[in-house]
Order: sequence, then C-alpha cells, then structure tokens
Amino acid sequence: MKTISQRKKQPELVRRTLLDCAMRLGLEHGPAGITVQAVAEAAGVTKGGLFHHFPSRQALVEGLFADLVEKLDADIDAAMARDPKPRGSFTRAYVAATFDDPVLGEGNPGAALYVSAHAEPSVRRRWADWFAARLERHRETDDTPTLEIVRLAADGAWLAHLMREDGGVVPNLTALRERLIAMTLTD
Amino acid sequence: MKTISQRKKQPELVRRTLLDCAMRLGLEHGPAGITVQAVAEAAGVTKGGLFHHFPSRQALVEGLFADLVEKLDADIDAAMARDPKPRGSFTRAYVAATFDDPVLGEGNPGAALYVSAHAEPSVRRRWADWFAARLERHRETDDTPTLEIVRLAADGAWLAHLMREDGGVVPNLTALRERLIAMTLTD
DNA sequence: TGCAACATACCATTTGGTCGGTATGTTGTG
DNA sequence: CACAACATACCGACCAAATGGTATGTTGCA
Repeated sequence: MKTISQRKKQPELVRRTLLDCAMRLGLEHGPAGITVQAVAEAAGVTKGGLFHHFPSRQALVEGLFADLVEKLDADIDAAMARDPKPRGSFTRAYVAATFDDPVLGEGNPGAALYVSAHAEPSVRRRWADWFAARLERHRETDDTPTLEIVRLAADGAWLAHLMREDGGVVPNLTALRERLIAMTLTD
Repeated sequence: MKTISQRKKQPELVRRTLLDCAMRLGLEHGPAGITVQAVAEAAGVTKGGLFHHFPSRQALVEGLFADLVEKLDADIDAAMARDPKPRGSFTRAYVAATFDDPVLGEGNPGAALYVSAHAEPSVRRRWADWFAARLERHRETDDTPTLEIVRLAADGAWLAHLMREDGGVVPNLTALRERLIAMTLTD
C-alpha cells in the first residue's frame, strides 16, 4: 500500500476533509448548516464528489458519529489501560476524553456527538446505545452515584463550552478537570 | 379589559400552540424539524397564520427562547426566595428548575434552550449572556468549584435524558437531584 | 484498458417568505 | 342603540431560492 500523501488523488484525505468541514459548519451555523452544497464547497469539492464518498447526507452525518465512537473507544481504552486503579477508571477515562483532545476543538468527541446527534436524530439512539453498553461493561467499577455525577458534570462542561462561542462564562477547564478526577479517587 | 378566554378568536392561545408545536417538533425530529410548514400544520393553522404571529422563522425560535428565560427567571427567583440559606441558593434553584418542572417534558426550560439554541445558533450567545449575568449576580453565594460542578452535572443530567428518548440509560432523577442538593449544603 | 475519483448538468421537492383577500372582531361617534 | 371606520386574525395562492439526489460525463492513476 502506497502512502496516501504521495498520490495526487487522495480519496481518504478528501473524505476526512469532508467530515471535518461538516463538523465545522455544524458548530458554526447549527445542524441546519450541514448542507451537501456547503460541505462540498467548504471541502473544495463538488456535490458529485461528496456523493461519491457518502451515498447520502445522512450517511455523511453518520460517518461523523462513527468516527466519534471509534476515536472515543480507542481513547478510553488507552486511558484505562494506563490507569492502575480499577475503581472509577472508566469515569476518569471518560473525563479525560472529554477534556483533553484538541481542547474543545473540532476534534473533540463531544463536538462530534453534539453535531451529529442534532443533525440526524436517529443518531441519538445510537449514542444512547453505545453509552449504555459501555456503562454496563464497567458496571462493577463505575456504578456509583458520585461517579455518575462526575460524568454528568463532564458532559455539562463541554456543553457549557459550546454555548459560549464568544463572550460567555468560560470555566477553568484544567482546574475543573483535576477536581473531577479527584472526586473519582476519593469515592 | 375583557378576559382573553371569552373572545371567540384567541390569538394568544394560537401563539402558545405554535410555540409548543415548534418545541415538540424540535425535540422529536431535531432542529431541522422546525419548518414553518410543519409547525403551522401541527398547530392547525396555515403558514400565513403563523407569519402573522411571528414575522420570521427566526422570530418563532427566539420566541421559544424568550419564554424559556422568562419562566426560568421566575422559577429561580421563587425558589431562591423560599431558600433560607444564602450560600448556594442560586445553584439549588438552578438544579430545581432543571429537574422539577413537568419532569423533562415539553415545559422544561432545558428542553426549550436545547431546541432553540440548536435551531438558531444566534440564541447560543443570548443564553451565554443570560447565564453569565445571572452568575455574576450571585457571585458571592455561588462561586465555588463544588457548586459549579453541581450546576454542570444538572446540565449533563437533562442532556442525558434528552439523548435517551427510548432505550437509554435513565439515571434515577430524584436520587440524583437530592444528591446534588446535598452537595450544595455541605460545601 | 479499466476503474476509481471526481465534475457538470439537471430534476423534483421543500424551504422561508410575500401578497391580496376576507372574516371577525373592536372602537369611536351620533 | 346603530353604524361607519378601523384593526386584528387568519387563509390560500404564489414565488425565488435552496435542498437532497441522480444520471452522465471527464480525468487521472495503475
């Protein structure tokens, strides 16, 4: 397999660009901003080109979600593997995944969920399923009221971050993150 | 001034119906589901009738938000007035407003924010402003890390609730609520 | 040559929005 | 009270633009 970066036609690169642009548009102009026109144009491609990679608009949005889940699973598994203490390890990994990444940038899993879930309501169900499955998997180590609050607070944190955009209350993310992690350790 | 309920034509009732239908459609089919056609039809009125009450689609969505802020302000002020302890009183009121209401039904302030903020991104800014102002107002009683976590967790809670719709992890709301309130008292 | 990766042109439908009309009120005046 | 003058609430047809999607090219790499 050749290196993708050397070929003049780079389908994988275009695909990623399309997904990135879709997310940016979703964040900036709301889910309604994700039109095939706009996304294709932003990615420097025509509609036809977009439909070559994604058979429908819904597939595009679901691609966003699929990427999210893949990345999130990987991040969480990696973080849990590095965690010596079993109790609350999933919650810590979840917090880390929410806060770390290109801190609250476009690569953030929360952002991807946010955009995809609202652009295509069917995704909400899939997210609920994923989360439920993951939670069930770590039931023995992460099923306490305090840990639940920590996870909810993490969700609320990036939600608050998204809401500000410019000129809102920006919580001290690093301090908040450490405090949440601390809560999982003293539980 | 006559009682509105006596008149045969009840514009105020129609207005409310339009707003309610807009929110329902937003919750069920995502922000994209709020089309003037669909909303008008759901409210048993024509597009022309809708545009009589709201000069534009954006005005309709902003009406949703305006209602939210009004109700939220009232609820919070009332709850704070009943609260004997000053410290954390705003946060407790915020939690109560988030959880109580027609529990996570259409009358819930969170739902209104959720829908309006995503349907029209301009509303995000206005929400950020409202929250920032309210927070500044209660800076002396509610500006601690723990209270911030409580508020964020409350946000996360109704977000989680919205995400489930059917077949997701439904947190025990009453238990969670009590636990969050407790956190504000021992802070 | 053959096939993947795009572009171009086109289409049916839906979108938010306007406009003229009408039925139903409300109000001022004698 | 009567009755004109006006305002409100709503309808129904229409519109330009944008939408998701398709069908048919063209181009470049192996």
